[in-house]
Amino acid sequence: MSETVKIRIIEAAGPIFAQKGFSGTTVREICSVAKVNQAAINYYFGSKENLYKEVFTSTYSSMKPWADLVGDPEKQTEVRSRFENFDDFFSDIVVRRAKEIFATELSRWKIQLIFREINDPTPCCGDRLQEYIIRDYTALNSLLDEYFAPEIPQEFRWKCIFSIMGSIFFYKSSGWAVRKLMPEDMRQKHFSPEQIAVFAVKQFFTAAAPYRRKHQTVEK
Amino acid sequence: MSETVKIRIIEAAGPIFAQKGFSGTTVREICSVAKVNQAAINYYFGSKENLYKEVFTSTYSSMKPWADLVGDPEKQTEVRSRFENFDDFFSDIVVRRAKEIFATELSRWKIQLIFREINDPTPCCGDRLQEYIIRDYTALNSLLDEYFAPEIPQEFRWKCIFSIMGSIFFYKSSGWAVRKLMPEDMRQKHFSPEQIAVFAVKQFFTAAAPYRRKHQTVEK
DNA sequence: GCTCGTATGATACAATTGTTTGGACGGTTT
DNA sequence: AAACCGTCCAAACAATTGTATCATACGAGC
Repeated sequence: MSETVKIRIIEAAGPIFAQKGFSGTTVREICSVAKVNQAAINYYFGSKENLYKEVFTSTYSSMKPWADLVGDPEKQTEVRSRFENFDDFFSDIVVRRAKEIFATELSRWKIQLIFREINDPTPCCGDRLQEYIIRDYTALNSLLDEYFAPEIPQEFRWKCIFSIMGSIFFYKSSGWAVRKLMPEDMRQKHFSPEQIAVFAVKQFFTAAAPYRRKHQTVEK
Repeated sequence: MSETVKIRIIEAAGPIFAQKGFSGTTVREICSVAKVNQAAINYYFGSKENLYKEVFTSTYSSMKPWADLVGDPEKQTEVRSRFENFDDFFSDIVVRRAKEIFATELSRWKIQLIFREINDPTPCCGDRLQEYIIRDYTALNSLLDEYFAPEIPQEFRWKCIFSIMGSIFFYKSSGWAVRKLMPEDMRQKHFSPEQIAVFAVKQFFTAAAPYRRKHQTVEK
């Protein structure tokens, strides 16, 4: 019955998997941190791989997808009521995502784990990550329907999205390089998650301005 | 004496390390592919880790750094003589780097190995990668001296550089997602390495235009 | 109070890991 | 020809891995 052991294992395994990857972590270390017996993992999860799968699933499903940030098409107005125009709304979404990615809180390992899977997908979790990512990016793309004129081709929108995401992802993956390239105070002053996101969005707006809808369909 | 064994090991180890990572590859597999005895690795390199270090070092030192693409400040004219303005020259550099990153040739594993180290640095090779990357990015930054007006602060230049690189890196790391998000023919038609690079550069030029030098110092 | 099924624990297991060993081979030197 | 060297091999090594085993402890239900 005692779910506490199962939970303790998951909570211990998450950060370790995130830091060392699947093949880099040992069940012994997990059990040691979780203060449970060696056999507990196989007893509750069947195998190390199953544990990883469960950890990853519960991790990414705890993250708020963009689909939620964007909101349902029907009740968009309610989600967006706080913003008076599309630009502010879009900007806010990206900033929030950036802040999430660079979170320094306890949930930091969650992002690490997901990025590990993005950069080097595990065969057992690749599918789950895929559907998650696809849903996410598709939501963002359809949001841009409002921004772009109808005749603007899809590939252009994707390029814009990937450019924004790429900019943010870069600081995540190559953050150590950024740290080495400039004095620490410059980084602290000008490269906060929010500033990074705002820069990316601004660049997007200036570059994409010529392709904007003539008549805004956003009723406030 | 016989260097052929040593070389065969390095050549076999490269692609395997690139694909499976350090902890994911076994010395047995390397020896099997290289068709040498188990003991050969320890005989010639001392340890698996030393082998990895040597493989990585020889890999990244075989890649042309940006410093070379940019050219020495003195003989820049010669390197750049083929281009009539800065924009074309800069664009060409980025495109060439993008093509290198997405190379499908035999050297594909080299990029894989380097990206693996970028995303998840190994303690034993982190330093080498660092100095390499720093040299690389610094060269690109100093190239932009010609473009930007002197009063434009460094952090802005860095943001521009990271934006360009991030866009390109994104397709490398999340390429599998890109593949799932759109029909294959759209990807093939609009997302070649060159097109990706050109888009990033163009976005840069439009966004950075207001901060451009008034008087071009580039003597043709 | 006894029983039965679940939960936990210490330990063993088989497989795989990187590394080491001792000797055989082949060519060069003395 | 004998001694010697670097090279290479088959096998073994110790350590670590994920997993399985078996016994015990616990607790609810009859």
